[in-house]
Amino acid sequence: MTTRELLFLGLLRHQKMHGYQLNEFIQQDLAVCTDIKKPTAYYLLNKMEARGWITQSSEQIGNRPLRRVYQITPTGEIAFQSMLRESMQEYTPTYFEDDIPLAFLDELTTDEASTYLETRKEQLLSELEIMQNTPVHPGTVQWMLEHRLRHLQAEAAWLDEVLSRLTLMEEE
Amino acid sequence: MTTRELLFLGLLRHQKMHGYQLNEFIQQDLAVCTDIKKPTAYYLLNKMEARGWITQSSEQIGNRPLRRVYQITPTGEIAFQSMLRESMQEYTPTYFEDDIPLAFLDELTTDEASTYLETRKEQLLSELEIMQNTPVHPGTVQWMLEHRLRHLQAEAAWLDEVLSRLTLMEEE
DNA sequence: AGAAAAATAGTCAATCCTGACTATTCCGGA
DNA sequence: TCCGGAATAGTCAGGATTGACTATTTTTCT
Repeated sequence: MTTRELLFLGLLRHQKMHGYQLNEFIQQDLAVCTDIKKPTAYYLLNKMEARGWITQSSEQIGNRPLRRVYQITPTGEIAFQSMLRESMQEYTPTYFEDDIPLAFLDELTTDEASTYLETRKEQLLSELEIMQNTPVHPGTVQWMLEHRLRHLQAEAAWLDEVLSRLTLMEEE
Repeated sequence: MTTRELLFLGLLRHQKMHGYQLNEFIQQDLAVCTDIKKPTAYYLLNKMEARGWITQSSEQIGNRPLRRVYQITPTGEIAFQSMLRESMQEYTPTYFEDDIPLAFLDELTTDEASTYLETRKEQLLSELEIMQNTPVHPGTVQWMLEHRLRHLQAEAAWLDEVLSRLTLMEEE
């Protein structure tokens, strides 16, 4: 996923940041679109430094432990520009992990299957509700929210279809 | 992704298969829902053998190279049953990699952005067309196709929305 | 003041995944 | 019958990812 690197570069363009700050921001403000774990973040930052896209420097505030501050380089800026343009044009098909169990739906009675899929649907609907009650976000993040919303609605409609066909089979 | 293991178990329940056969089937018939690379397949099969879920035996047909035939064990069957039920109830939220570049849409002129997103849309639409012309598949795979179809339609609608708002901004 | 909880700032070992590679065999056409 | 390409059957080294862990400092509450 090159887009993860794009993300770090994009964030560092506005201001130099330290690791904790980057991780916080990603977990808090970008939870809609990605979930980069802390060790992954450091791994990627190190890789990007090795490549010359960013630099690290040490900083100490008061008695807090030393921390590394990351800063984008001109090379990094060039990389950002080109990756941004490339990835903006791309459509990458997504696989849905939860599709796989459906391949074996026959192994369950329609009754049992319905019960499980209802549980699944409840989780989906509660996700959907959270989304619908999320206040409007600033800037372009709003577009991701709407993306997610549409996606969840499509999921719900599809699950309903599956469930209603299962019910039909049950009645036969 | 535990569902990958579920998939292998589910396939081996019907008949013992060798590695090549498993890989072929996944690439040809299950391309809608997953893309497991060959080395990953062997890796997972070995892991599952170590765990006692499947057994390997060697087989030779004519002069062809020796090959390993995988077969599910009773322990594997139990694992399959429990994983199937668990995963059937689960809804796992999906992240869309292509959302990330949108966070930096401001960095481009609306004109440039539109051009790129139009390219993206074309790719999406050609995917959609392929889906719509795919003949009805047998069994439960059909449900995955419909899932994908709905998802692609939602994507297209969302992209249209983004594009039309961009155009509005351009006119101001 | 003292203790528990939260915030800060990472690291490490292990797991997962895949591009690139190796080899052999079969098959159709010149 | 000889050659090239497709099919067969995997392996290996290396990159990506993360759960669990370590340590210190600040804050809060009593």
